[in-house]
Amino acid sequence: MNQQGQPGSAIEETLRVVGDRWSILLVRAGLRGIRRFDDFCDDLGIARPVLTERLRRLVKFGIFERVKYQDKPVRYEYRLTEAGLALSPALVALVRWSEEYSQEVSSETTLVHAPCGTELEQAFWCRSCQTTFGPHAVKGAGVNGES
Amino acid sequence: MNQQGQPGSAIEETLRVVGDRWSILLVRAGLRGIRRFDDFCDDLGIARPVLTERLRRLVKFGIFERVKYQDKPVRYEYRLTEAGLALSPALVALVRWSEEYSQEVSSETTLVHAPCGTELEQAFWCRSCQTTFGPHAVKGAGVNGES
DNA sequence: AGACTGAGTTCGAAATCCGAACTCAGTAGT
DNA sequence: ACTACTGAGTTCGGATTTCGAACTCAGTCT
Repeated sequence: MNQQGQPGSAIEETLRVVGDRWSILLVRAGLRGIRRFDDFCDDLGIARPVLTERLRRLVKFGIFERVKYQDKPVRYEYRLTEAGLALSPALVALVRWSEEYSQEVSSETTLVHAPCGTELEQAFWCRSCQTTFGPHAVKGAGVNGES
Repeated sequence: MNQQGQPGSAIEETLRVVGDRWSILLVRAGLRGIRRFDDFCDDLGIARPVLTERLRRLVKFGIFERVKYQDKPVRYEYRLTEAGLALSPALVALVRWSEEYSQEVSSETTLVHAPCGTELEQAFWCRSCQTTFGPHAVKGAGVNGES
């Protein structure tokens, strides 16, 4: 995909899978407990053929799995895999960003720390320093260079 | 966009802006210090008309700003705004996910805590409990319900 | 004059997206 | 037995996006 800079870094492939208007929303719906084709369809307002294609792709990349949940008329549903669940930090980061910067009136929302109900913040965690820190202290090949 | 569930929650609007194969990559490029049209173009391998349209959209939503950096032949460049910078947690979450779950051989990359060089983890942080915690302890309207 | 730079536009072809209607197997009601 | 309904898709044609390649336009460099 890109001709010189990074060698088609992993994130590019990831964005080719998850980087569209629907995939992340599908994961979010999955986290909310939605599993059936028609329910995804109704909840998101996504066109059926697009849903078919998206789910197929997400299954192929291990984010959802297609599970038979009934035999008589054979019926399948879609469940998040471990990998799919592991997308939740990204999802949460986007939700947080939306709350803070999106023009749209967010109103409701807010994600909280379940035990205590406090609105959560997102941070990076350094195991060896035992500290949390913000994006400015992040360094690495994948993200910043000079800036 | 969606007819019943959540009221067109902010994240849907956000994904309509940032949810495509390029926008996140543009933010990442911005974080790496890229600012000029042609450089974005070369670095990402994005088609020029698409880049034009994307940058315009990202400017409109306050993620980049278009700054004149030279007068004689008038030239503009694109810089991340505060809001754009604030997308980095989401970006980092995606990079992390990519490293862990993408089929692609990632090799390089790895993001580290700048001061000490330790590979970072991402966590949520509760100000009032003074603890970090993982996605399972997150609760809230935007993300999970029953599951 | 001729070549180059940087930020775009214009072009037509190819791929995606969309809503609405249809399929297909089985179940439920009358 | 006939009809209606459910759930997971597929098929259709039309509208929108995407693409690469080539072009523009102002100004600079040699």
